[in-house]
Order: sequence, then C-alpha cells, then structure tokens
Amino acid sequence: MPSRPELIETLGVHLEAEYDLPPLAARIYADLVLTDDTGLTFEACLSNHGASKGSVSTALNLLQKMGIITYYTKPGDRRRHFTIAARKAFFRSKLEEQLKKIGKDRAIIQLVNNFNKQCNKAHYERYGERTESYLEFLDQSESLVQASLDRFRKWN
Amino acid sequence: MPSRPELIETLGVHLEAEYDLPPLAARIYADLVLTDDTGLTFEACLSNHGASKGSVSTALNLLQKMGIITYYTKPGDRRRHFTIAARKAFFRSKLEEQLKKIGKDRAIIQLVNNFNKQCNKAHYERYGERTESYLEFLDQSESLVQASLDRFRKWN
DNA sequence: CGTTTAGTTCAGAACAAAACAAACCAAATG
DNA sequence: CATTTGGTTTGTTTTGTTCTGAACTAAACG
Repeated sequence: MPSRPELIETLGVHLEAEYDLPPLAARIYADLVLTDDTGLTFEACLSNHGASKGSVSTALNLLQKMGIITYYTKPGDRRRHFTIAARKAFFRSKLEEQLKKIGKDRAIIQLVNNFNKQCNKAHYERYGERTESYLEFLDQSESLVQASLDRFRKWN
Repeated sequence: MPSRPELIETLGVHLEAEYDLPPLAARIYADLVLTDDTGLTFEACLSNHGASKGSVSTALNLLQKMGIITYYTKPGDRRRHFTIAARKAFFRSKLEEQLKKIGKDRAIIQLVNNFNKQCNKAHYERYGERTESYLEFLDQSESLVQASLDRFRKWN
C-alpha cells in the first residue's frame, strides 16, 4: 500500500491530467479526496504542501470556481474548512463529464465525415462504413453512461 | 459547413487536447486527416500553416515518433509525402486508447478505495457502495469497448 | 483603537513550451 | 564539382504558466 503522501502524489498526477489542473491545485484536491468531510483548513493546505499563502489561495479559489470544492465555517472559528464539493455526486459528475465528451467526439467525427462526403468522395466511400460503426459504438457508449447515470441519480 | 481551414482549426484544437500535442503538430495532423492518402509534402505543410522549416520538421518528427503519421516517396522524387499512418486503424486505436484509460481509472479508484478501507473507515462505509457501482460501470464499459474492438479488428 | 488572525492581490522570478532563424548537411542535378 | 533541393540541427526569442513574496484588506479580539 502506498503511504498517504505517495497516494496524494499519484492521485495528484492523475487529477492534473483529468481536470487540467496546475500541480499544486491537483495535490490539494487529492489531499481533500483522502480527507474525511471535516476537510482541511487553509493553514493545513499550506503546511501539507509547503507552498506559499498566495499559491494556496489561488489554487483554492480555482478549485472553488470549478465547483470542485466548497468550504464551511464553525461558529466561533474564523477559519474556512475546505471540503470536496459533492462527494455524493463524485461519480455522478464523472459520468456527466463522460457524456459531454462522447457528444463532442461525435460532433467532430460527423463534421469530418460530412466534409469528406462533399470534398473527398473516394475517401468517404472507403472508410464511411467504419465511421458508421464507430458512431454506433458512441451511441451504445452513451446509452451505457446514461443508464449508470440514472442509477446514480436515484442514489442522491 | 465550415471551410477547410476552419475545420482544420476546430479539429486541431480537438486533437491538441486528445493527444496532448503542441498546436502546430495538431494543425498538421488535422490537415492530414482531411487530405486523401496522397498526403502532403514538407513544403505543403510549411506553406499551409505559415510556420518555419524548423518548426515543421520538429512537428513532423514528433508525429512520426508517436506513430501517428508515416511518409512514402515516389521514384524520382526526393520529397517525402506524409500521410496518416493507419487510416484503416484510426478508430481501432481510439478504442485501444479508451481501453487503457478505463484501466488507469479503475486502478486509481481501487487505490483510493483501499486506502479508505484502511484509513477512513466511516467514509468507506458511506460511499463504498457507489464505488462498487462505478467499478461495475467501468467493467461494462470495458466490455463494450472490447466488443467494438473485436469488430474493428476483423475489419482490417 | 491597536493587534492578531485569516486570508487576498499583484508584481515579478523561475521555469517550461513552442516557434523561429540561420547555419548546416546530404543526396541529386546540371 | 558547384548548385539546387529537401530537409535537420542548434541556439535564440517569444510566449505562457506556476509559484513566490510582500504589501494589503477585512473581520474579530482584547
């Protein structure tokens, strides 16, 4: 089993790629994923990652703007406690993202396919069938995601 | 319908993100996608994209190293004609990439889940079921990709 | 009010990525 | 064998990102 810091690093790299985050923001996000819902204070983010106040502030604000994290306060405690925004919805929003991606992918493939139909007829005839087949795969994929999404929605 | 240059730009942006390519390399890739299998010469890449010889050279070499493009020569013509490497396999390799992604995703989710099982029991109990459900989705997704992949493999 | 606490803001340092320009090389051509 | 053609290599410039550090704000506390 990886140690906590190791796992933060591994997960951080992954999140960096998945959500196109700067390194520090991704590490903080990873840290919060591994922390229970009491969350982390600004100060904890600062010391856990050895970064400057400015960097931590920027990273936390970015994650908030992206809807990834929120904070709460305790009465009689001025500090913000940051937590991931909707742990219940974590997988659900992954599925929603997936749905968007499929849509985008289909859109471009159709754009290119239409272009070929008009301007590259030979090519269109040679590969049109594969394109159809891939579009069909996208449809099936979409249905599968949609079905899982429905299950996750009931869950909430 | 978008014009050819517009489509190159749109597709270019998409490919940039999909394969993590530098802008110029992605535009050249897009250009080749819209060009029939006669391909494009170095000179054409150069003038189509208004870039310097050095940049085009670097971009083409990168795309070759990534296995995305190849070139052929005509007897009595010193120029290289660049084409996309395996148009027949285009969708197939997209599916193969998809398969790898699913594997990575599962790996991290399991890593995090194991961590929670040991170090974050309450949290594990609250969300473990969702995790299971998502892992199941990944399995189904994998099967679907695998099935499509088999169809595409026969095709070749 | 002065001070402490909890952050924000912003200029700029440090680094990384992408493209350029010019010199270079190697094969064909006259 | 000098020159053109088709690229490659190398050093530089441009551009963009990420983080820092220091000055600042705003709320609470005594």
